[in-house]
Amino acid sequence: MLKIDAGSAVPVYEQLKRQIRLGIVSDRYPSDHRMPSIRELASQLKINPNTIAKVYRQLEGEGFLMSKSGSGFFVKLEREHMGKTRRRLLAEIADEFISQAVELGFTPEELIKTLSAKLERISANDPA
Amino acid sequence: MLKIDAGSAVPVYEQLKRQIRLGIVSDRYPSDHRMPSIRELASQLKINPNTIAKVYRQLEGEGFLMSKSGSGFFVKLEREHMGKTRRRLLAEIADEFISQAVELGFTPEELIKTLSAKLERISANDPA
Amino acid sequence: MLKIDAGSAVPVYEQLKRQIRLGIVSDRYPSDHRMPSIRELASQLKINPNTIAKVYRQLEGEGFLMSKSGSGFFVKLEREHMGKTRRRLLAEIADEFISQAVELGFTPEELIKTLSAKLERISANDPA
Amino acid sequence: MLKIDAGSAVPVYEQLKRQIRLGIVSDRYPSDHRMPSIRELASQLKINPNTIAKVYRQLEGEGFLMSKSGSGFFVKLEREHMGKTRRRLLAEIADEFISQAVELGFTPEELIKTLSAKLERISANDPA
DNA sequence: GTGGTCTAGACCACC
DNA sequence: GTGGTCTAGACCACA
Repeated sequence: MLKIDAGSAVPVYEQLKRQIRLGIVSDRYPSDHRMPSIRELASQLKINPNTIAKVYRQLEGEGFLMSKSGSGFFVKLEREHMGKTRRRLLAEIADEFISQAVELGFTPEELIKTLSAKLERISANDPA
Repeated sequence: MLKIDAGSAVPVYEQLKRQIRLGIVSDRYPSDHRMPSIRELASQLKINPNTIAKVYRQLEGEGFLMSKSGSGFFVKLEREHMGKTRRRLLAEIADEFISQAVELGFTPEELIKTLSAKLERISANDPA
Repeated sequence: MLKIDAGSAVPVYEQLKRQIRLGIVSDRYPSDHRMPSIRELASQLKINPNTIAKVYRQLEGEGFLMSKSGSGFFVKLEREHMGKTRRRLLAEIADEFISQAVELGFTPEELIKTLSAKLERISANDPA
Repeated sequence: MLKIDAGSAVPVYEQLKRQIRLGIVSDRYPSDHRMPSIRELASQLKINPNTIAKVYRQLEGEGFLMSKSGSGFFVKLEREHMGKTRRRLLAEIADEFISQAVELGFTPEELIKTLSAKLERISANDPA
């Protein structure tokens, strides 16, 4: 389910964090779900266990996971906070997109137009 | 004109590349314009000449600049390709935004709505 | 295995690039092969690590290598593209040769004749 | 007649030298022909007079030109040496081509075959 | 003066 | 340990 692109510029640990966060807010990993053990996930993805440990610790710091020593990491996010969390994540990536576009000198109208066009193509299953 | 944020997480050379690219596609640096010399820009921005050289060489690789050994770097982007280049850059960041948003399970409507709201706030000079 | 001619007019980094490219297209460095680390190769060849880094980064840009930050550089060229790449490289140098010869006013027959003669001498181990 | 490609990697002075040498061995500039003056050529090509002077001096050293002080540079190559000179130049570029091809691991047969194919296309005015 | 190459060595993030 | 960024400064070829 989790996948790593070794050639990517984005660090392995960041790729993992994003995917796990996504799994949680999309309810694929429900609350109290037990995450795969560090060693298990490390051997499956063929990456260093230290990297997995780092990811779990950071997600714990962000409030997505909770560690129970001796028995593993568990999903913590409560149902009622999911919507808020999703919106916060969306706001973050939207801000990033806007700031880059503004940097390139695009107007708000151009952004909306380009985005709408792309989304329509996707809805129509025509990813040209 | 060009500015560096030394405290930023994004590398100095990347900050510079973006600003110069923007200057070119927005026609502030027209084609055949001579860029400041490596040493000149380095001393002005108080960063190492090697860093500037790296920036110029990479922009040369991307087709934005051309080096004439012994006489400087010159803007290369042809007029007719500018619009195309701007659109390509916008398409790239838009695709990145969409793919991340889709990963989070948002619908096209939500994206447009969120983005429109943010852009209106910006137009109204209310960057909350 | 890799060797540097310090006295040559062709830059060290260019010498290295050619040798590594050759090693890859001739399958001496197979795909996924891990290249020697920057520091390792630098100390072995007694040249500066920055020079090796430049070589690796440029070969990455050309699609021959892939960097995995924290773990090294790896050969990337896919098997099925190797033949194509070799042919492209040959076509490039052949075009360069032909255009220079045409400039000098030689006919195709003269080119073939001169080249054949030289190649026969090489085959006969007589590099006069 | 003489043309400079400012964007080229090959230095301006080298471009000029090649073109003038070619003009001489191909008899376009016959023996005793008076070359354009340094200032004249410099202003025509929009390059630095020092560069032209360097070119003329070097061609003088190679035996292609002869300077008569106060009256300019004159073509020197005698008719009977032209054939020899042309062959020497061809041998040089052929050696360069062969050494590069051998570096890439090509066999003599492959070289001849590729070259013949390319030359046939040229003869047939089909530069694909 | 310009860019191009190379060295020496620092500090950082990542694995 | 790895690569990535950046500094400081040398020497060269070119215009």
